[in-house]
Amino acid sequence: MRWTGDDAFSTVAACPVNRGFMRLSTYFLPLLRENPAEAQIVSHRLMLRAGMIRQSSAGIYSWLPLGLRVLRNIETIVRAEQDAAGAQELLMPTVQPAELWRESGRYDDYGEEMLRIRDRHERDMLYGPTNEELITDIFRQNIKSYRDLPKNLYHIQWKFRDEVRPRFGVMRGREFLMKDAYSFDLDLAAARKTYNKMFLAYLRTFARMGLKTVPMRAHTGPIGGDLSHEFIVLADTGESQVYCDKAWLESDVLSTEVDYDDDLEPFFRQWTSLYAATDEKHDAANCPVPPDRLLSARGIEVGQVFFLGNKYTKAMNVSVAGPNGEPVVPEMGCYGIGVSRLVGAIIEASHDDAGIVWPASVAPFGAGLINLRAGDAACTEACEALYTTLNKAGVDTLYDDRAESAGAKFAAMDLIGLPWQIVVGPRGLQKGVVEVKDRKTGQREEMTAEAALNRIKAAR
RNA sequence: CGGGGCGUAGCUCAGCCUGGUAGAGCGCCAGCUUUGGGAGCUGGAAGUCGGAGGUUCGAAUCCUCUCGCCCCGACCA
Repeated sequence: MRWTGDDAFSTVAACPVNRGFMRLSTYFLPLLRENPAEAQIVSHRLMLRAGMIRQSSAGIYSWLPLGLRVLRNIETIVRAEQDAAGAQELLMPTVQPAELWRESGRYDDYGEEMLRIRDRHERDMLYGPTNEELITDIFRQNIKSYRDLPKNLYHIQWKFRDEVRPRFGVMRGREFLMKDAYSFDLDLAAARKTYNKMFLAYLRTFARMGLKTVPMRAHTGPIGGDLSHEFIVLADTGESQVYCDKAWLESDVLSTEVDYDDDLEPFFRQWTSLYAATDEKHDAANCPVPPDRLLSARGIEVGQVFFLGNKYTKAMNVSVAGPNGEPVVPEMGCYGIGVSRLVGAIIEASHDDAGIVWPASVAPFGAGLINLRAGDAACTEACEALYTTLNKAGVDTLYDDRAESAGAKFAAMDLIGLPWQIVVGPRGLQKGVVEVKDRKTGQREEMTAEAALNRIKAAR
């Protein structure tokens, strides 16, 4: 499969949840004018103000329609890139039996972060914080031969980790949506190839969401294994301090022609050769990058890839028949993306004083249509016509048909951050024009309705 | 889990020190006037003051317990 970078958005448009359009007068979009007291960081404040989420209890949120659309768009990109990299989607349950975790030894090791549940038959269950045990169990029950390798399986499922101190809204919740993939390979060389594929998929995934992401060599932590990279989104308000070569800012993985079936080792080496280190690993005295090329930035971790080796396959007695009939213990890898965290991370990376600035690929709607004079026949007629045309053209449009004042509508539209705003008012209509505003640059331009449509279609 | 803070209307908050029976702005509802960057006027609805117990003639206010939430730190997709 060949990825050249621009086929991305058709997939997003095809996501069924995000088909269609909406009138703001009927949409469930509870906007807040003021900052809720409980929200300190900007993404949390904006998600609450823009009516994307509401808190249920500490670190647990309901996703309202606007927020859910973004979440689904992110999922769609993640899914497309996982599929392209050769991973196959399945869906495992949220509630798991304790016995599998006793087998791996993690039932006792995982500690207080694991939400333990007892069912009516007094069986020990748990709400899954991750799925290595469950996927390994599925694998060993169903894969018996080396001929069936490699396998790379993923799902996008809610996880629960009973964090001592949840914070930052969805960036550090207790319940969160995660894409987790698990690979099984026959030997180290094959596992390394899979690792590289996922490494590429991750860079592409985050790039498609408009994020500058830097992979950094990471500790493997309690998950275990030998090789690991974290993917850090650069955002001024990020929670951790990172240092990297300024060349990262010019890097563009989407314009790099890479085939997943190629030998990805040169690609991997290229993308890990540039300096990048988290605060605890960075040593200013011995930094290989000269000061003028060193970027000191803030970052948010949105994904991590691990080579696990045979830690789980060994502990859980997994083997397949090898070419000579002898048992072979598969090599595993696991690969996580914080899907719900990405919603917050994208906002941290892309907002201004007025509100969110969505990258087009994840925006809940492609455009917002503002009727400045909802009671005026000419305005309403023009808006209705444009609304229909936009939607027929495949531009998901949120139509603000409310009887609010102009300023209130502008502020609301800026807050929710749709990439394009089309403003229809009596003044412009007299001249036969509407106003098109680019949310990101703030540039406003008058043009005919038809030109506005073409402008927005062209920008996708 | 250590340290700190906060729970009063949908949101932001005042009132608590010094006890006397519930307030403001925004939002919401109705009407009128407005209408190109969070409009104006008039009228209206809305809170068991987080919960329980205690002190008192009387508790949002004082005391005890409890629940929840937030922030800093240690820890994490």
